[in-house]
Amino acid sequence: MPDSASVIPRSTLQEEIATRLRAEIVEGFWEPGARLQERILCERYGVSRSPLRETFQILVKEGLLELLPGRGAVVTRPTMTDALENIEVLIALESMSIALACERASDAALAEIESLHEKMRKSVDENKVKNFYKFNNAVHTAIVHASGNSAMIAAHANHQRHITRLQNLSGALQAITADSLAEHDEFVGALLARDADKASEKLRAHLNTTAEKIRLRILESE
Amino acid sequence: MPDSASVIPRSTLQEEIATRLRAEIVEGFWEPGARLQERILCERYGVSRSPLRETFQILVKEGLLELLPGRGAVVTRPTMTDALENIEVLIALESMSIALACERASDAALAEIESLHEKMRKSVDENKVKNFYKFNNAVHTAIVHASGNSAMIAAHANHQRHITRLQNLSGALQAITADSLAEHDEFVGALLARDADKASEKLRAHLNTTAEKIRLRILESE
DNA sequence: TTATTGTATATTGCATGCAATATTGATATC
DNA sequence: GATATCAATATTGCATGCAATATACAATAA
Repeated sequence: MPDSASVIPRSTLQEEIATRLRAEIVEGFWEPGARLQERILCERYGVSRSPLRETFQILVKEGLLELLPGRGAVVTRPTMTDALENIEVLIALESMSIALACERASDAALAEIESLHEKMRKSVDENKVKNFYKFNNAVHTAIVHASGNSAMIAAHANHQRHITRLQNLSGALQAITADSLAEHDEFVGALLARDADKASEKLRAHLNTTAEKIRLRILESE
Repeated sequence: MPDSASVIPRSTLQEEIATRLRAEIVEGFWEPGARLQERILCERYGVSRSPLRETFQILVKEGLLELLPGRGAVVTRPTMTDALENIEVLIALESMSIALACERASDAALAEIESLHEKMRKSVDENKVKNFYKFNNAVHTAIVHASGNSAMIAAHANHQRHITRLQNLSGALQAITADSLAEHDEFVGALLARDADKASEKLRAHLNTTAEKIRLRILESE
């Protein structure tokens, strides 16, 4: 019997479908509230209903789909309240991650974060909005990876995805994050100096400005 | 067309199976490393393979199962490293939650937490170990609920489950948490006084003592 | 004996079948 | 014209079928 370490990894159909469908929902191809009929998706992906329905369960867990009994899969509608809840979770995960990264991350990992930060700065200088969001998210993701905690990394990805989705759908958060470069300077600087307390506090402050703006929007819309 | 608010909620088969199988894995009925053959589980739960396989995807997302292509579902083996990773995530989520709870929770919610805390104290006095773990976990869960953040609540449940499972499987963490009453006094006291910074710091310190003990065990076992 | 090969059986991964429910759309009613 | 009713159709939820793969086991060789 081969032990699990020597088993050649094989990809499953559900993983493939999940990757495609997830990306299409996050990119906005499938609109919030859209009903996903099994037959249509089966034809689109060239698979049968069994692996597709298994995939639905994955995306339900990720918060991208809702399954209404008797009525099938519906794309969730991201609200500002959802965004706020997810941001609060990201504050928790990222402020912990950056502290861990200060203690544990390799110099190479920190250098990579600094490099992404500089690319983000350049995107601002050149007014390339799409790149700005890309590198902004990349910096946050890299910090969590630098924690070396795989449970943290997985949880973060699940929550960050919802923020990315809102950015893609509406540009609703664009103005919100556009002035964040100076704040990034602060927590990236503290991270490079491996000052865990300061890095954690500055990252928390940064995300809190976003959270506060979302709270204001929620209040306005009531 | 009835709008979604008026739809009578129906439970699905996957939810039922997931609830049962999840509980059985967490309780240790299915041992770490056990292979879950579809036929056996189908007979046990009186369902067919389709809803069972959909349930597998849910429990994979929760980290309780692993799906090996061609070889089916296997119960994951919780390791001390997993426990440490999950504790670090819990530190992040709970320290944020208690700060939010200080600001937002109703007096009734705080009173409920205090009541659970007193039940935990009583369990210690009466040396009822099982109740101690039950109310210990209940206090932590109630604090996260008091944050009012449903994304936080869901994420916390997913990570706390792994710690509960380790407690059930081996009693491995029992000695680790047995001396935590005094620490609970500290952060519950700060929460009741709605002192967010102090509550957050004391809760973090409490969970850090557990994390440190796990780190020591990992070092010893290497 | 232990290791190896070949074969029978069991199990999985995906496809399809079927009954119950939901949706659609035409007709009738106000 | 708007609304209600009911039959026709489509879709879902779960069960089952089938081919490919994995497992178990007996026969054989070292």
